Amino acid sequence: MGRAPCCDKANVKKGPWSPQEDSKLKDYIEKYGTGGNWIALPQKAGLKRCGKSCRLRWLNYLRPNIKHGEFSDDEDRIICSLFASIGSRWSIIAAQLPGRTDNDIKNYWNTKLKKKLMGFSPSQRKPQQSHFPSSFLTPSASSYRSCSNTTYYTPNRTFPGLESLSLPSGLLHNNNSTTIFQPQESLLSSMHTYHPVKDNLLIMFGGHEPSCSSSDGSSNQITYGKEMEYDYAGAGASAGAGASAEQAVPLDSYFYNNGVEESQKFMLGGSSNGWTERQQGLWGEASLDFGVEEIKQLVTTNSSSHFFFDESKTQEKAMYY
DNA sequence: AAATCAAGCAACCGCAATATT
DNA sequence: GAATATTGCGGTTGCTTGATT
Repeated sequence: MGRAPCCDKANVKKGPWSPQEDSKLKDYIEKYGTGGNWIALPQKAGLKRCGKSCRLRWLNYLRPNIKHGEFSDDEDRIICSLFASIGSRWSIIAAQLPGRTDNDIKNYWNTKLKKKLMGFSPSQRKPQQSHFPSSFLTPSASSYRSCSNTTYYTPNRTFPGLESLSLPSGLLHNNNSTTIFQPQESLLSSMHTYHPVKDNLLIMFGGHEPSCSSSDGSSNQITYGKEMEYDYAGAGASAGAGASAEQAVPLDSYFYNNGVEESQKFMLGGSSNGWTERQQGLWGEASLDFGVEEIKQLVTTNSSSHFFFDESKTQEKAMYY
């Protein structure tokens, strides 16, 4: 036996909301609240609508302090970095952008931001060559979980949409376009501008060995993978603040490396603060022309941090947390 | 001017998680 | 503990509008 319908489908109106319906719903909720029961609400409010439809209309359009219109550069950055680290968890991303709804962000990503990152303007009808693996842009669960491990993606070339990202001040560019990474306090505080995380900064440097295939096998990306679990303090299952149970969580990360030019890319990120079990992250890229030992020296200035090298895969892959 | 196409967005649908009985 | 109800989420659809042919 199937599941009972949430409402009488024959007697509910569908499609766009009229101003009258909007005002009925708004007036009712402002007077009486939702009563914790969306199913019963439409009848009480005199609306011929499904409760789910009322809820959606209220949350996405009618409730106070909803922000519509252009997304700011800062919002773009937050969306990009969160999408890179947690994927299409729109409600979580929306929680970091006051006034924005998950639906809004999802639409914005699908219609504009994704294309921006792919390297063509919204006015262009056809995309130029994508700099992203398709699985990054549409990260189906299988695309980054199929190996149940860390998955490193390798876009063809650069990261054009994020070029405008102001890289943390810990990234110093010299005249040879070489980026030297110094994980000092300035970087940590800078990272926190974008992420509500405080602990366990993660830095990843490039590796070269493919070991997992992409989910659809259609792109020319090389995917790297290594079984990995990541323990960190402060993670919790609940969304509330203050969750502190320590637990092992899968670390889903992405890794950028130009398969042709072998230039090295990096990811910066931190652990969650309890509302998600995934990592936060901020992406960038850089040519790193120094070795692992030098990187070790650079990053191990913080005694509370740990360093992890993927010895079995490549000497050029490292995690710092 | 009409037809076609594509972008943008609101809304719907189905499923999973959670709460209630 | 099981069954049922409700909520929340993410993917998808379909309508509207504007641009292009």
